[in-house]
Amino acid sequence: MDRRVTKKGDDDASGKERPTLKTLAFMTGLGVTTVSRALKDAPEIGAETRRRVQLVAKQIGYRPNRAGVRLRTGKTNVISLVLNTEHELMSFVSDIIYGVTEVIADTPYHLIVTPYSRSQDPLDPVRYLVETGSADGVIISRTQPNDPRARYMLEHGIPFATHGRTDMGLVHPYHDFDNYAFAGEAVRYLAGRGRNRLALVTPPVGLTYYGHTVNGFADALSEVGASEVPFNTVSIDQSIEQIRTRTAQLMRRKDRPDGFVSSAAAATLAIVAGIEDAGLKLGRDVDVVSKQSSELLHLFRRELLVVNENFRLAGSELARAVLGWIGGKDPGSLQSLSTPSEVLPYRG
Amino acid sequence: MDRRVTKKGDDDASGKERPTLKTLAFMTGLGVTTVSRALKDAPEIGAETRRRVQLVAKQIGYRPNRAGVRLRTGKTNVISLVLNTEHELMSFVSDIIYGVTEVIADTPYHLIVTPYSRSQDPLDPVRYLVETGSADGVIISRTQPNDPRARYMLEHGIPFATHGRTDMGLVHPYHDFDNYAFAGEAVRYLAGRGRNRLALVTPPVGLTYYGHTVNGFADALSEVGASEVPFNTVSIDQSIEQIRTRTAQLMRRKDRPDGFVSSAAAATLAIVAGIEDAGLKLGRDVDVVSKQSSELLHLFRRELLVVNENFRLAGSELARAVLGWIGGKDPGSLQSLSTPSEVLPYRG
DNA sequence: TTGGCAATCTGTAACGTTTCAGTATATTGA
DNA sequence: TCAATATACTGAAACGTTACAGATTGCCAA
Repeated sequence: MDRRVTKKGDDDASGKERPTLKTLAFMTGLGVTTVSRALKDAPEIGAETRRRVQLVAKQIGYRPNRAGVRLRTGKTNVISLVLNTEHELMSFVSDIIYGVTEVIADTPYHLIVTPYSRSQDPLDPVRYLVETGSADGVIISRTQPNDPRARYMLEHGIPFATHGRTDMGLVHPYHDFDNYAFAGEAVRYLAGRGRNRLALVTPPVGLTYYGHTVNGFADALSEVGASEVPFNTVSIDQSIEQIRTRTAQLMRRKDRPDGFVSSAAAATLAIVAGIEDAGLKLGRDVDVVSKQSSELLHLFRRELLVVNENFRLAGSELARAVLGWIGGKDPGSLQSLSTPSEVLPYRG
Repeated sequence: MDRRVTKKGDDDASGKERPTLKTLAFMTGLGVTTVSRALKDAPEIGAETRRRVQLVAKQIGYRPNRAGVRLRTGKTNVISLVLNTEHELMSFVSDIIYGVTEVIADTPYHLIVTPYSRSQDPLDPVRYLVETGSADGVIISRTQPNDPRARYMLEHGIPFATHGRTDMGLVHPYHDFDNYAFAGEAVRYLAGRGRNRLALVTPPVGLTYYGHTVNGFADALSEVGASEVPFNTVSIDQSIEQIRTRTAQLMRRKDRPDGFVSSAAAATLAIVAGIEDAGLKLGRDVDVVSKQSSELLHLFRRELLVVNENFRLAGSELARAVLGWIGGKDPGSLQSLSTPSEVLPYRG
């Protein structure tokens, strides 16, 4: 009875509790509304009041309560990165995360990682995010020409960016590496070294950049007059062991290739192992051009020819794109394509 | 005037809006409070009512609003993984994230990644998380014997787990790989192959497992009667180039080692490159035992001797530990140590 | 003097949830 | 039979924020 309980109205500047708008209002002698507006530079607040409020806010280290903002406005200040837990490249995960965090570092945004596994429909995590309103923006990878996730997000009006392009006649932000150019450069480089029977280690079938890579490869082949040694049983998201044994089989055949173009560093390790399993020597019997995202391949074999793909940059670009869309920019203006470096031989 | 604005009370089952407790209350004819309690199996709700509410909730796909819960209770349902954007191993980032997400997949928890860079105090991100109440639990890596972050979080009562142990006489959950055992096994294995002048490529100086590794190395050296070739200028978070050139320098000396123990796969690549730069041959002139977290080293050089460290497991254990602490378990009971595999030579 | 208007500021309600303090009804003990 | 008590439910308040609809003041034109 008559127990003193914490009641509305007793606002102490005593210290230990996190400051809220109410705290600021009490300290400045203003109303909560005024403080709120002063902090976001609303026009109807007097210049001096604005400065005063912002000063006090900085002094006591006021930080808006995310839950309050989110509940009231629906804005989560969260970007979600949707990742496949089985098929993403290790370096991709690490670099893209750092790229994203670099960009959102001086914004109120947090990055959440939303995983999905082989057994799930890739649409699941996206649907979850949209249905629960868990993010203001989404980044997806492993993009397909006809991508249900992109379609779904467009329909539901949530900003997103894709790593890789789609081909549905729909406009959305993306960042992509120019794999058409990569494959072409690789073929031309190999042709320049006299290689003319080339095999392609493709990206995962079904992803958009599979098509880009295959086309770049084919177009350059006919341009330089080289021929393709079919190697369709292999793609980069197979296991190291599979790639290795199939490469070894291929290299034991009479009509073996004298050059490889590989879309990923991990696969390249397996390719080289397979080549050597067959008793052949890299650089003498066969040349390999490979994409890589870190500087490791030249430590592995100096004879390798590499093209660098910068996933950290991809992460930054994707983050910038999503934030841009959230901020109201035209999605069509938030698309970027990264041009491959030249093919780089080892230099001590 | 008299404009009809959306008002309290008009609750439509019309469809497009996300269902809330109010929606459920309306549909079941119960009060919001009752619905809330029924959903969390509170004791004072009748068995049938409970079932009815839960059924309807499932039917219409009710999901509690995170912002509502968070605002009211302070519970964020967020775990934060704090990562250094420059020094973490690539494979570490990727695997630990997947390990964590695996465990939190069937919980309401989200994973946020909180980065910090070389230039920042490692305490900064942790302080941020605590001050803004952005997470219910935190996972940190690069743990030090006297770790200010762990101390800070203990003082502020936020549950956390560390990858690696501390040595401050304070109890908290951790997961660690037994690097003392690893270094010891490595030395014994090398000794078994007749190697007796060994160099250690250490973890970053200052981290707890630096000490564990160094001690395991030293103790096993004296146990087997081998000697150490000092290689203190190198640790695994140096650049590939630095490690490589310093290794080459070392290997050109008369008193060069005939065995290496390396704490990380990336460093091992550089070590091998350095060895070969000096004109020596792996397996003949020198043996290298290395930790690795993916199966790549044997593709790189068959002569390498490897010990596997499972970062995905680490992620899972750390997540389990944090959730356990959040759930009220005794932090002292949430510590785990992972025992290294034996040293594995290549087997075709 | 008055009405109008711009410039500043303010109280209230609402976002969705949980907790507190009840209320209503049925059940029990004596 | 009556009070005590258990059972099952409920409304109101509060978490921190922003949007809405005022309120107050001062100034200027008529």
